Amino acid sequence: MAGGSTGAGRSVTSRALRVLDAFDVDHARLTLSEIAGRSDTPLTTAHRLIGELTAWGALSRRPDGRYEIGRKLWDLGLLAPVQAELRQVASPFLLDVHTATRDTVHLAVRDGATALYVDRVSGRESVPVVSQVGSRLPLHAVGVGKVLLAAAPDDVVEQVLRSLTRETRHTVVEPARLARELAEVRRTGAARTSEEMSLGAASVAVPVTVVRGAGGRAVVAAALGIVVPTHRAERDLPRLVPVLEVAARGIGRELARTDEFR
Amino acid sequence: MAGGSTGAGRSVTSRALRVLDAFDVDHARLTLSEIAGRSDTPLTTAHRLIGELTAWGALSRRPDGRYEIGRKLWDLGLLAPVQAELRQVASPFLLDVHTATRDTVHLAVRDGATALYVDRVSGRESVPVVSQVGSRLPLHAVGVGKVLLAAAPDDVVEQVLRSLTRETRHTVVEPARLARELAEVRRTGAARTSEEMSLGAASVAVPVTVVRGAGGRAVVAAALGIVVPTHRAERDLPRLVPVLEVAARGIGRELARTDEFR
DNA sequence: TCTCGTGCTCCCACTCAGCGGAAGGACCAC
DNA sequence: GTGGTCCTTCCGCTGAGTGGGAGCACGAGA
Repeated sequence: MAGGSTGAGRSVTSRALRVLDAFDVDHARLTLSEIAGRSDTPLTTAHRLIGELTAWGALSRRPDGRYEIGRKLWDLGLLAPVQAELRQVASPFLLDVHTATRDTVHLAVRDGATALYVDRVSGRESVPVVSQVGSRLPLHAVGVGKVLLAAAPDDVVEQVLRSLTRETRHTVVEPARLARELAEVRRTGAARTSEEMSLGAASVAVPVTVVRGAGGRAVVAAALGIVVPTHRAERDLPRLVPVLEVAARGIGRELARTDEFR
Repeated sequence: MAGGSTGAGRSVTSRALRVLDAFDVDHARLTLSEIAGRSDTPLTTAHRLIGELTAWGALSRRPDGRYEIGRKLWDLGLLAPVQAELRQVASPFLLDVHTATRDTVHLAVRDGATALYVDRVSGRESVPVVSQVGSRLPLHAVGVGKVLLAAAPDDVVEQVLRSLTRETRHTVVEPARLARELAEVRRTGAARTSEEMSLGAASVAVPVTVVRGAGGRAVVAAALGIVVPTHRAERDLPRLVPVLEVAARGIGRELARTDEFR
């Protein structure tokens, strides 16, 4: 190959994939040059790769000339496991909680050191909620995150404790204090937050526990949480815990039944 | 290259993509050899490509050695346009309809000659519903499909009329009769089906109409439908139409406001 | 324990697919 | 008209991709 100035990935496939990497939540629509720039690919090469990706349906071209993720990738994405299994099982329960409370309900799993939101039912009241399906938020700043962190392996906990980012002025950034909170979560089986990720929002969350086989170990497979505006937190959060627990148990039981589940 | 027996796609990228094509709803988990077989790729080549796809996160390997679609593709898929815009706007309205009726609510768009289900809220009662988010069903056999077909360009209508598949014994397969039904849909603004896709299920659907600009043409952007068990059809379907219409109008108005929309 | 079968991984020399600079075109703004 | 941005096409060089084959890991049956 000529030159070789393009540092990182040498294989064709990795380049094609790097092109896809140019897309994210804040960059869902890109021009050819933007893609080339963001993926650090020579313009011509990007052009050719994009041509192939578009022909296949991974990307599609809008009337205005920009590219966006195509339907084929959407189709494929829906086959991904976390969500296929878990979401399908959990969906009716999320709806139940939503119908009973009319608040924003979340289902999240731990993905490394972040909470990955796999499903969400949005509430009536306008609570400043940052999370969307597919978004990742820091474990220490959200309700579902604390639940997931409390159940995570020690090395993950340590890693998170070592790098607590401040999201708002209420975020818990002292390792010792968070460690105490986690112990409390393990004891009570529920986590609370108040304006730690976004001002004006408070939350509770509980673990979704799955017991595999007879007398098997209980594994925290996900976390179920609910978000309410701060002014209703004191009154509502305590009475919401039992609602979440019922739903979480339902989901856990259903998951245990699905032999497809890991 | 040696041989050249592999007929179709010659480029590396197209091969990598063909590997991904091996996955679909009925084949969400595949072994290396299965992928190689289904994508008509030599085992060794498939192995290498899969290795790269896995390293990037397009695929992931399960403990049992099988491969499945990875989280990265799920992330990317969520950026696809159909759903990003439309779903986000429509979601609260679907929930409203669901809360009011507790039935299965669907949102679909036309994708070529099929109805593509972009969102769905499942109901309480066990209705035999085939559709899932991401699935495609024939336009002539489902409620949302008839609505979308009634608004489709003539060439699409003709194409569909020419190839009416029989899904159940109640499916409308006579072109003339379907044409009459479509005229009726255009006149009344709603479509009904009864056991035409799956026995035991009936449905109504209405169009989601968007008016672009002042005095612009009205465009059918999607269809909103509801499914109930047959035994409740006579009683419930008529009174559900107004509910759907309210929601559909709300979605349409919201879409018109979003300047991002096409 | 020794087959045999199945499915996966590693190796390596040949060669063709990918590469990307350069040039040309389309479109817009000033 | 002139300068600018962005996209598309062209083409000769070369190293990345290819895939048969060998070898390994595991499990079932004798």
